[in-house]
Amino acid sequence: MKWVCTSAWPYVNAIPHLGNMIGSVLSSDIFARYLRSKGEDVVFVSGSDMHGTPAAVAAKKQNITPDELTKKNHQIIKDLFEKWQISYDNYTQTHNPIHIKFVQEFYLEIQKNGFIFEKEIESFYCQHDSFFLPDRFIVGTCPYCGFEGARGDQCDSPACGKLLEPTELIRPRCNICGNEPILKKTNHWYLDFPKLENELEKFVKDNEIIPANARSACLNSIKEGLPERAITRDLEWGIPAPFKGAENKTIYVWFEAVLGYISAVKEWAEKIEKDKSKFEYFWNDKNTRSVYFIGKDNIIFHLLIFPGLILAYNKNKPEPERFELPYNVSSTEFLMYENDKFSKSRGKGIWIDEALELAPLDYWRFNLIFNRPEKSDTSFLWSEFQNNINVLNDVVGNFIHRTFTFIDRYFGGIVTPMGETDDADAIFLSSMKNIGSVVGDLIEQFELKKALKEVISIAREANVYLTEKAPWHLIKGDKEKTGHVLNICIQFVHNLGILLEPFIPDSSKAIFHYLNVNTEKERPKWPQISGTAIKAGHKIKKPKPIFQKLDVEDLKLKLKETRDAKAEKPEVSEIKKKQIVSYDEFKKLDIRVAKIIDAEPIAKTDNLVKLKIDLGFEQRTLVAGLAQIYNIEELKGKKIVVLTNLGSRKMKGVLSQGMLLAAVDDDGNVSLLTYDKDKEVKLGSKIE
RNA sequence: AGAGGGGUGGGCUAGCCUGGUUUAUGCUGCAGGGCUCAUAACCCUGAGAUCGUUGGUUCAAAUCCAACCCCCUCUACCA
Repeated sequence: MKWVCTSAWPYVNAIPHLGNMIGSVLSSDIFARYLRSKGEDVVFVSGSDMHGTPAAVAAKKQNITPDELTKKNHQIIKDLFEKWQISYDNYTQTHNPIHIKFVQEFYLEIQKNGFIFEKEIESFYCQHDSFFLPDRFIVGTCPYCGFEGARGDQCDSPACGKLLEPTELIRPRCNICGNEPILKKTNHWYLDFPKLENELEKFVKDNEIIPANARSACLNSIKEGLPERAITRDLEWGIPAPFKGAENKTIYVWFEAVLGYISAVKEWAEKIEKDKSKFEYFWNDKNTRSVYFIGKDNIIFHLLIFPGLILAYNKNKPEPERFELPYNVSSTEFLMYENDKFSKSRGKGIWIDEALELAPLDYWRFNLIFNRPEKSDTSFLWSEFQNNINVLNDVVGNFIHRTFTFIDRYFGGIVTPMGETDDADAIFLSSMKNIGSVVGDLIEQFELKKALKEVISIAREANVYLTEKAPWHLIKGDKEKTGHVLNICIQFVHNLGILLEPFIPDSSKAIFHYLNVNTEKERPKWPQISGTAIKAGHKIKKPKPIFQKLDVEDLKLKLKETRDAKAEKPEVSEIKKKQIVSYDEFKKLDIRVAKIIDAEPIAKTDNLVKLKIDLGFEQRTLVAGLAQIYNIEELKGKKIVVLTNLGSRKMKGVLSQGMLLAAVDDDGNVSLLTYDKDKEVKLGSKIE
């Protein structure tokens, strides 16, 4: 079986966020990696959607060409996907010659087949910007509620929210320059969807594996009647429409980006594989299954419009020239952020560039899949993130580490033979033997979340097995038996390396590294999931833990700091100004020399010390975080510098009447401030 | 308004299509115990849910039907 695996095309104007990632890109990556591991023939493509009004407008604002802007942004997204270890065979973009030519030829074919017609319409045109305005780029006063910022398609007032036609607006204005647009006649080319209704209905009904919710949405849509849809736009930034008389028009992005699924494979075959026949090999073969990973908002486009275009193209074509219809779509619900919508402007959400700064990639990949919105909208919750990663660490990571450590300690890192198996061994070994097909079947049913949970659950089984066998006792009496148990455990670790690869590839690599299996030469693959892959006599490497526990409070803080830093960057000089204090302000601080006369650690804390200090004129109690830096005896008798007029504060039940001053660097090194010992001064001397 | 999805122990979640072997699954958290090899980890036991509300169908409903309440999403020349 051959597979064309694809993910929805991200719009080039924005960095994708975690929700975009799990819905399409990451899910498809897991699927593609799994198929490759299984030994299937697969090509995995996607790309940036470069065209459309927002990119053109953004470019205009920055005073560069749309071409320059989108190329730059495309490169940023492409690099990020590489960092996310998305294993595209070709991540391209829609403004490349192969795609453009392909789209133009494709539409001429459809026209030849009688699915394109021309129609005159009236729409708003801005004379100042020389621009036909899409609905969203027209603002005006809502005729229903009087709200002034209503857009051409909908009134934005939360109280109203009514759907509008641009012509309904009172005093319409161009959203780019603010001038009043005029109505202008223009011709557009339409796709004759009603003509395709029957065939599309048949396609959806015959395809038994598309998800029930997607199917009902499509059939419903067909029942309501598919509208004729304009496929051209009066925009400069796009693919020139190839129709006669359509000079200066471009193809509407929705109607060309989806064709990228086909053209990206063409480009891959020609440019990367240097073998043109690979294109037909995938796209013109009945044995090819094409799968599409998308968010739920994209269902209609992938299950009606894209197949509709293919059907229109295939008409009157001989069998070998026809393109295959989609095999399945996997659509996810939406990912929310702490029960809120992702929103860049409100700072709600996490974007894939900042995620990489906060935690290892695999933690994000793991958490996103573990939490994949398969049934209903799901929230990214920080608390769940911590929870899930700790499960990964404790259940999977710790088992691996224990196994490695035992073998390293008891047997000098050498795997010893498996002996006679008893019942407990047999049960665990048989689970191990089945796990490959259990997890694989789930992935093939697009149940990625369940598949991953299945891996975790067999790791729990492994922990039970290890507890029952207790090699740390066994080693005292029966070394051979201990080796036997550890042999079984190491087989499981090897299996984990294979099972986890599609989900968290970096960690899989780490497992094989410590296992001392050279993945460069030949990566162990899905069919090798068994109970015998590691032979007796094999030597493993000195182990180190593969995962760490996660403290999300730190991450949240770090995220906030990086965002603040980014936001404040242009105003650095202002910050410096702010930090200047006047002498009068400094004088308000009462800083004095004092002597520590007694010190004792505070119970149930790691670092806090209770200090009794002498200021010469009075004695006070201070609390300071010093226990891990200085030892208690060392502190006694030291002369220190204290801020005495800081409001007192209770810490762990002890009242601290002041603050001891110390130097702290970025690495957490701490040094008490003291004064020049050669010049002795009285206790209580003021520092000025 | 129309269309689509959802409301299950403190938090998250499975089951719903194809009604009954489920005393409603699992994780986390909580309580108790065990182990002490490992990253305070691992293992065992326990408490905790009128499955949004109200009706209906049925011998039997979280699961099917109806009405209602609440939450989310989409509504096409926006990407």
